[in-house]
Amino acid sequence: MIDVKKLRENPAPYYESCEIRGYGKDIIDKFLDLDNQWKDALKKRNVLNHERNVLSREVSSLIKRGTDASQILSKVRELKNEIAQVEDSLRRLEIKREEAASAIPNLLHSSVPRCKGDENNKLVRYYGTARVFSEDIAYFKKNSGGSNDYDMLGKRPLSHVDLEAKLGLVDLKRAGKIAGSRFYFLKDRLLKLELALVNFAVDFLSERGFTIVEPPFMINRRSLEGSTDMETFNDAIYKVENEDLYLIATSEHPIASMLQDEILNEDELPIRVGGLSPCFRKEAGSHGKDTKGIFRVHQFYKVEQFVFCKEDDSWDFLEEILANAEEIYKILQIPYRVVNVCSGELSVLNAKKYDIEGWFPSQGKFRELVSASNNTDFQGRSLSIRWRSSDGNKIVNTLNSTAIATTRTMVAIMENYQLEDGSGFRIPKALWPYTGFESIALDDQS
RNA sequence: GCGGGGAUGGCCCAGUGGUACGGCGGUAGCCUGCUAAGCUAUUACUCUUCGAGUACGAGGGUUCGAAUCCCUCUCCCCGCGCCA
Repeated sequence: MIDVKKLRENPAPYYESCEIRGYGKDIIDKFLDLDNQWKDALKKRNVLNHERNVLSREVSSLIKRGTDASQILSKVRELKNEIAQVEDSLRRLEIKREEAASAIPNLLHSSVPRCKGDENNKLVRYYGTARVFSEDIAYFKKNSGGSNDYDMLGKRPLSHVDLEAKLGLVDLKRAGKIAGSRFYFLKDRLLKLELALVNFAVDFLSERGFTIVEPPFMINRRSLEGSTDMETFNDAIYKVENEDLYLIATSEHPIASMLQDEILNEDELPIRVGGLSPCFRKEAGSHGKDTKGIFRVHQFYKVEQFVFCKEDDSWDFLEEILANAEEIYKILQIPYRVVNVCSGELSVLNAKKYDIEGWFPSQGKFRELVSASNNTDFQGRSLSIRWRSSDGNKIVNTLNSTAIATTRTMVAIMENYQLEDGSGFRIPKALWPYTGFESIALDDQS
């Protein structure tokens, strides 16, 4: 949630931020209106409560002296009715005001490109040597900032779907039978590759000062609402029936809410947390996109970076977690580009977001592998996570970034490391110690 | 799942119907010949500063008045049961 006090004092930047993101300004007007109504009702309630307290104290002293208090008592009874009514409307206003407030997006960083649509994201840099099918070269050049770091392919590599089928690594049909589309059985060496990726990423973060955790895979409504936005809530989140529990869509949510309602000491910050968890996503609203294979699925493992820090440090940390994520894909030797995501595509939480998009030779496209966001104090305020400073408690800033999302990274490996004859794919060298094998192919022995 | 005990401000803790005691720690000031002690104020949240209101795990109820009595729920501790 945004800082309501700041908004009241100086609404101009909030109007501007709303407009740049493509929201109507009336989001803010609506809030301010409700806020005023709420304040009036609150004032009214306080005055009445005060009256009641004063009278109640009188009753107390009268009774102590043994005097009759029945006159005052009847007055108080009337007051109680009035208070009940005011409280009722106050409660309703409170809920509406809260809803209106949480719809107001975070203030944007000045470097965020101002526009709508993924195609308007601003290229930050390209890294690697991509394998590009001849027909995709124009697209590749256009989207890599005119890079010449590529090797041309005479034919298009197999899609990961075809390759998996050929190698018997994924059973989509039976998963569909028992759970539906976008589910899968991962098999044999592909499962071992997944475990290898997880272990590699966990070690990577552990070596860089992250405390690694496995969070609860389900969290309650308050924690989820505090850590995410309504759009994610509606499009991604599975609810557990008859329980106040929701399956997590990313370990960002339990990690962010892990410190909810706490007040940290200054010397505890910054806190770097690396989370490993399955991620459960409904993928509502993505019908027809990436329907085959394991590119877009209802569950996958993800190793996530999360940082709690002071306001002054958060922009440096955004660069740090982005650099970490980039290093991972450099080590895995997967060509990628970094984009600065434009205002119209950010969630209400994000002040700024970078995506790392890997090159997928079979698709002939850059596709998202990583999102690295600075949510400044937006998430911290919703979750009431503060730190003690010499001039009062301050809201912590929070940031998060993917390290590795397993399924997509495996697809990237299958496409970028594919053998020329389409009989399999090699494993990135950095993973060999984790997999114990160097390739997955038709002629595998085990 | 059963039985017992708990949850009070950053931390510790008192308080069984009359409006939350005290300590520690933090901050500010005073004093002090000094890495100390003492004194004073302040140290949850909200509203407009005074001031007022709210807050004793959460939500209801009884009452003029609830941390305190009643009901429901959550979490923690101990024991029993069950279980990977």
